[in-house]
Amino acid sequence: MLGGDGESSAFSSTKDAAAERRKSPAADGDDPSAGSRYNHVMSADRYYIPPAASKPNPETPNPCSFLPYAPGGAVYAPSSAGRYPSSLHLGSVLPAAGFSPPAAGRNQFSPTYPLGQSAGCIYPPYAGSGSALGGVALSAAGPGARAQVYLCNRPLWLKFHRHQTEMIITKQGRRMFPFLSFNIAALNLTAHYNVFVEVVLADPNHWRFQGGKWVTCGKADSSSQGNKVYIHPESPNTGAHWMRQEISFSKLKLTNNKGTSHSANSQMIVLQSLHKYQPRLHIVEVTEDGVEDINSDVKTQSFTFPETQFIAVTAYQNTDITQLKIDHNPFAKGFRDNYDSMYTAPENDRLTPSPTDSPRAHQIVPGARYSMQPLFQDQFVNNLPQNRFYNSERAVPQTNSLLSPQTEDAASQRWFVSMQQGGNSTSTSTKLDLTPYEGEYSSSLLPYGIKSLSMQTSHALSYYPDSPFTTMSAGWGSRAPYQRKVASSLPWSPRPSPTAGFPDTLEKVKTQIEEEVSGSGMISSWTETQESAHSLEKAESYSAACKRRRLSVNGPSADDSPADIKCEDLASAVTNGSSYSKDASLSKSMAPYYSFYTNP
DNA sequence: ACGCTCGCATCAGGTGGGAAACGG
DNA sequence: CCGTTTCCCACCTGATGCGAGCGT
Repeated sequence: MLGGDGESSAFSSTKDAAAERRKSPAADGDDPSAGSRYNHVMSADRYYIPPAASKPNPETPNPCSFLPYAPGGAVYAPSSAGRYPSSLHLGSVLPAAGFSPPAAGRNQFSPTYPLGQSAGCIYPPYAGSGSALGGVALSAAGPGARAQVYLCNRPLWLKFHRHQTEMIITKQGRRMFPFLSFNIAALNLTAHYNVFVEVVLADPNHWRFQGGKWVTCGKADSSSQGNKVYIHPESPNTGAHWMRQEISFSKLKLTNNKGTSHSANSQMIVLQSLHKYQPRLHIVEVTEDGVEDINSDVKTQSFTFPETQFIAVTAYQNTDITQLKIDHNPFAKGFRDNYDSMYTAPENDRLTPSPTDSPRAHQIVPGARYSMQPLFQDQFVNNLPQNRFYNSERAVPQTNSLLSPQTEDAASQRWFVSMQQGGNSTSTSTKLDLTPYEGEYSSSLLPYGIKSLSMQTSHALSYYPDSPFTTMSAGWGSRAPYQRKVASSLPWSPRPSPTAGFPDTLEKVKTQIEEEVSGSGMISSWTETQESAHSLEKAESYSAACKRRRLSVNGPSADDSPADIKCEDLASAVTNGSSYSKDASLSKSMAPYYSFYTNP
């Protein structure tokens, strides 16, 4: 099984979902023509230019603001802005021009470097990415099309980003790890969208790893050619579909083989080694047939998450990155030096809490049947003892939020709490008041989570945690046919997006965070709240499941504990049931996992 | 008999390491 | 010569198929 084929086929296994899906050439990852509409050669000199981190926006007193990436200094305007409106955080300074009609536009990017940028401010370009608010982006697109996108596995991305993420590129293509995974909200339920990722040069420099750090080394090769776009295999599809579950790009492959640029493999994005790239998510409203509406120039929305920036390499340069990859990528498990011991170490030897101590253990892992699989964990949660690599010998910030809440991950935690506590909403949309459910959160969420977990198999049957329900199903021993059966036997009908509450809650959170920012102190009720649902039975069953699967009973590390609520979990948690509390559960669950910034 | 669960084996494919090859 | 790229390797995961066992 390769690439999008698996995703799409798995998705199609759910009848209703399959019926909903609109087949298009671009949707088939194995189709040589797939994505041809976007499979153009993009000019290499289209740079995503990050805002200068060295010049914090005076209106953002600290990273925990809604404008963590607010342009405070010289920025490169994405030269592609003409086609793809600039990302949220650039939108305030860059005209979010609409896009030109379909076929004409995508390969017509301005070949200009809008602004110069010194090397010094490029690396690390996103000091502010540690903000807890960086995981959510609102579109800079035109009016009436303000989708919101949440970077699901942001904690993991941040881990890599601290060391300057590197991505291996090979001739045959190498998957990204971490991969891009988003949750989308505020789309039109019935409208159709193409969702795709574009990878653009992040700066005009050639990079070299020297003296233990990345330094610029001349100009980037701007003559790069090849496919820079990967269309999600489920494109086109309805807004309801895209909002229903996490949108994962785990099948996306990176290559340095220019020969693939126009070949059959649309799953490949052609990059150049030792260049820095910035993935961007694009959501394009299309007709039911997957054709862009040429009469509209405001139907493309673009989102950029600076923490997903990376340098393409043919061999890892930074051993910290290598170790992070080995630690978190299940396929690299064989390279973990003390693989056996780390999974059999006594509980007392661990610094990280047991799974039952983590929020997700209560919400997503009610018992052994819902034990998390390696993939499920690794992409989003470090399941390794944190003292293995992040000890004092390394100049890496200890990110164990339970131990050091003043971290970016912990900041997400605060965001969660903010949502939990609600706030003054300035939105006129349906208001989602979470407060009344605060006390019932841990207890009310479980039933929904349990039900939905077995049901939410329509989309996520592919490989990586874009298929958490697959892996989780496997955890309790069921077979794929059974999973499908379970899924199909359960009610499935178009429903309002589980994330429909985002717009409103975002406003709430914004207000809340602003208050918190002006105030002080970290709120740590997240963990406490979750621990209130602690169950010995769950712990034991989970432990047994972990042993059977050679999983670390340790489970999610505290490092990510405030953020170890996975998108699918969140989506699934509201897939079933229709009570008010489900939305509350979602919103609350989302918060620790995503962080947030907004368009001014 | 049928449906389901479970365990096992097989296979395809992903992973980083390391040595060799390549190229400026 | 040195940095970069390519290739092969061992190890791993996940999907799948098959048969045995169990309950209805």
